Amino acid sequence: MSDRPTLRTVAAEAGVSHQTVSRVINADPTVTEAVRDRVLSAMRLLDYRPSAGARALASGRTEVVGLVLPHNPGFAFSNDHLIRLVQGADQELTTRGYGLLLSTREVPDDPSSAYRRFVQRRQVDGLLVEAGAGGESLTVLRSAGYPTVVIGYTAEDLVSVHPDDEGGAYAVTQHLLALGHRRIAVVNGPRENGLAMAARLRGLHRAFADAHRDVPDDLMEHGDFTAGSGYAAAERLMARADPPTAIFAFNDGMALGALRLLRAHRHALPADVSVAGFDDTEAADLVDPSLTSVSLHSVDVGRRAARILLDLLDGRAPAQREHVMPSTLKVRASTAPPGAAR
Amino acid sequence: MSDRPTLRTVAAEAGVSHQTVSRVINADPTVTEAVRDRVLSAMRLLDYRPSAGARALASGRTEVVGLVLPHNPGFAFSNDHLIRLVQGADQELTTRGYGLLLSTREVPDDPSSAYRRFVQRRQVDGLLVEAGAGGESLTVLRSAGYPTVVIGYTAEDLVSVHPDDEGGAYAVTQHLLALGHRRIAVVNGPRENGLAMAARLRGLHRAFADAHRDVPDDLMEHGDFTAGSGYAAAERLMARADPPTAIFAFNDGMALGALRLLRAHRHALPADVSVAGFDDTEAADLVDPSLTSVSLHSVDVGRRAARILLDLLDGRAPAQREHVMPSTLKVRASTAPPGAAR
DNA sequence: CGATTCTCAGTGACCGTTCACATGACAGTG
DNA sequence: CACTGTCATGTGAACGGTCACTGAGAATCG
Repeated sequence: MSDRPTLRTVAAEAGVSHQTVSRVINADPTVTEAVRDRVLSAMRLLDYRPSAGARALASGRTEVVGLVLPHNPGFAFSNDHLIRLVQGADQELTTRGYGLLLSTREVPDDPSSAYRRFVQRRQVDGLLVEAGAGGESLTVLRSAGYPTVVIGYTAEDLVSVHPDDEGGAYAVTQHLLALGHRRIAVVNGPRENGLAMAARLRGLHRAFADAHRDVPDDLMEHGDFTAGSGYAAAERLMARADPPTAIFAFNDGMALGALRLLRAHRHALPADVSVAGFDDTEAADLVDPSLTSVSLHSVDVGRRAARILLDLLDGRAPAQREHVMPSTLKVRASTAPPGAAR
Repeated sequence: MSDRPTLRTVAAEAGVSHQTVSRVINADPTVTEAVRDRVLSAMRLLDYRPSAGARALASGRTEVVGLVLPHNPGFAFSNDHLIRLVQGADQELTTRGYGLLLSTREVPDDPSSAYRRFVQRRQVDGLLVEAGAGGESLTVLRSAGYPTVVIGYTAEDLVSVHPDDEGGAYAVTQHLLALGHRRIAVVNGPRENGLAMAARLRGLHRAFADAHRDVPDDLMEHGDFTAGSGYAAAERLMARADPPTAIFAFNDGMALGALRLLRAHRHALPADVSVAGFDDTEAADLVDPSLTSVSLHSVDVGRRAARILLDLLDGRAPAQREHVMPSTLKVRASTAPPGAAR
């Protein structure tokens, strides 16, 4: 078993002190070029690789950030928004030399939860926590005292980043109103996602108010973000005495479910009923009719959250506590004036 | 700045030696119950949390596994199969108390690549490497000498896990042949994914051979797994003098693109042209007509790979070098006998 | 030209665990 | 009752970096 070389092995090989080798590794500018070269070639010769553990122990920093998705894995990895968040965080962290330690699951006492991983051991420098489902995980993790950035909405006194849900919903509603729709139904998300969904409802109400119209008060259903729940919600909506002419689902999955119900019931789309979604997933552009949706630019949100956290770790406090990232309405084929010929 | 308590702080509080505290943490059965209780309450009192860094340094194990997706992030996080792989690995690792350190990107010299992260520092105990795009990353990572499990196909002498691509393609082809199709076109993946795509072609050829039919030799196009490339490939195929009656795309994205082209050209689906995909993504079930596809059970593949790696880390060598996980044909509405009334 | 500063490299302690081994108490044995 | 073995716990040295100082020689300055 050939033991891995250490700082001191390299130092001996290069004829310098171990501290000098450390300096070379950390790109200390005070090291002479000649010495640096000598050390570098010694490192190469011995195939030296620093031990992250030792570095973490000595410096107190692991250069790893934890990303907590407090959802069950099946949901977390199916949700386009969450995945994009991971993507954005990954991109930012990787380019800044940090690692990304992933953690799904909610239950704090589950021995395999984020709690055990991040709080009970000290393995990360900071935490990125998705706050979608609310839940207690945030408070639990907070107690660990890590520098934390929340992705989503939080009542706690933490730095947070979230997309402009209100503005997105405003844009959709305004778009539908402008097309001439009045009976606009909402397929809301699950009640646990309170703050984000509330923001969207605010946007919707504001758009109605700005258009001097009343929000139809009987046209709201709840789903759980799955296509199946969107199908069921649409079914209930279309069964009403006075059915909606437009369905605004609070995510694309449910919107696609609604689309499927409408097709199954032989409605002409979008002539009979317009449908709009939220999240602008890839599927939105692939279905027929393609789905009008709100892009949350989730990758950017994830990236921004990571950037703020890294700044925090570097001691730079963010300018504001709450960061709102712009969202964009993508108008596609699933929305049209009510009764429009196809 | 209140310093975090260490093993010795806890030991002092509980009136035992630091080693005893360590034993309690590691659930050493030789510790008396009375002592254990005393230590545990001291830990609780002081809000003690072990330092992962110190532990890693002393024990040589980090309890973290690296997962390398050698693709650019935009692709990696859009590909359903890859995401499911991550999900499966995450599930298995988390339940076994391991962490999952993610790494995308290909280029080995990119300072922010897997190379820097895993090879240059020693931050993980083992590696899970997706081999889809082939490329040199595998050889580079191999040089690091980590216990490694490859997800996908590899020519190297490494333990690997992959879905039954050949069987899946065989099932699709057999299905199409049984429906009466003869002119079956293939939308192949990018040439970099050589080994996986070759396996699928083998399955296709075997199905034709078993049915005593010849593979139409003019009906193959290449795409890059995006819907756009599937659209383009279908366009080229349908422009032929003798167009296919069925299109078998080697992933769902391209199949959905093909579907879109066919709809745009006002073909009746699936009466005029049948379409089948690969991967059984969520979208396959959401489009109209719903897409016949092959489920690779990617979550299981990821989970299995993780399990094998953990066994490897525990010193248990796997029984075989190559593990093939079953795949399943999901017949949906996009395939029908040629010329069938809708 | 001596004193002072600056630059570059070296020294030794320390971070918080685990590991290998030592020790002490106590029970069982001849 | 001394002797050995076993079990529970203690002791001190790694592990491989970083940090705070120290020191030697060159450069700067009055």
